[in-house]
Amino acid sequence: MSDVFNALSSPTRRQILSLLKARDMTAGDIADQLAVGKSTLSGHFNVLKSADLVTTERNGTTITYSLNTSVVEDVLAAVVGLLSNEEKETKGESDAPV
Amino acid sequence: MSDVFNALSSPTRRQILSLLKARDMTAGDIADQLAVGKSTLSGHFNVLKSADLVTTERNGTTITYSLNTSVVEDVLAAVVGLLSNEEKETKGESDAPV
DNA sequence: TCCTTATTTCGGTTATTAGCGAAATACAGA
DNA sequence: TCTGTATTTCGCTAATAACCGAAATAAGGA
Repeated sequence: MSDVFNALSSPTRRQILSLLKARDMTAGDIADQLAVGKSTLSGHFNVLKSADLVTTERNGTTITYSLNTSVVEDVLAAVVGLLSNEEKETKGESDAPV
Repeated sequence: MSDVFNALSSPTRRQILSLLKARDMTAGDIADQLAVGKSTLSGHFNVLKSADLVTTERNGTTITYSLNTSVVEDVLAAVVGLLSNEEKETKGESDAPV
């Protein structure tokens, strides 16, 4: 879950997810919409993939990214958990520097 | 909103919020439950306060922390936004290097 | 005023990451 | 095989943050 919240903590990555909410897009499509270099975007894609927030499919030379709504739903559940009075989370996991 | 997701990206801070979900606690109470130094925790408190996820009240020498559920609800809305098909967010804001 | 308790600030170390451009890789088509 | 397009990897720099212990601050009570 840390990975997911960390992925969501970047405005650029939230923008990517917002774009993908509307429709699946290739890396190039997304790069055309955002003001960061393609290599930088590639790094953001890796973060989003590690958090399982997006899925990918290669078609020829292009790679299409899609929003993974089931993981977004998991985030939702985690946040709702903070509002309800059940029990805990975060065991075993510990902070990495920054 | 970046501040909020960033605050939530740390397991230690999510643990603090989970503790506060059950009841208001002083910094010392929280320190007794977690395996990090008090100075480190103080840093985490600042992050949570900046994100407006907690509120504080001083009583004598102790400071009591409380969960700010209204901001948690804002997070909820932001995540729900990723699942619905309305429009965008993140304008003006840009990534700081980590 | 002095002492004790609670909490934060400071100084330092180490690890992580956003960003860039250039080079490398992957694939399709001629 | 060679070429062109799409995307990622690499090397780098600068900024941020988690952590610790020690020192500083805040407040109350003797």
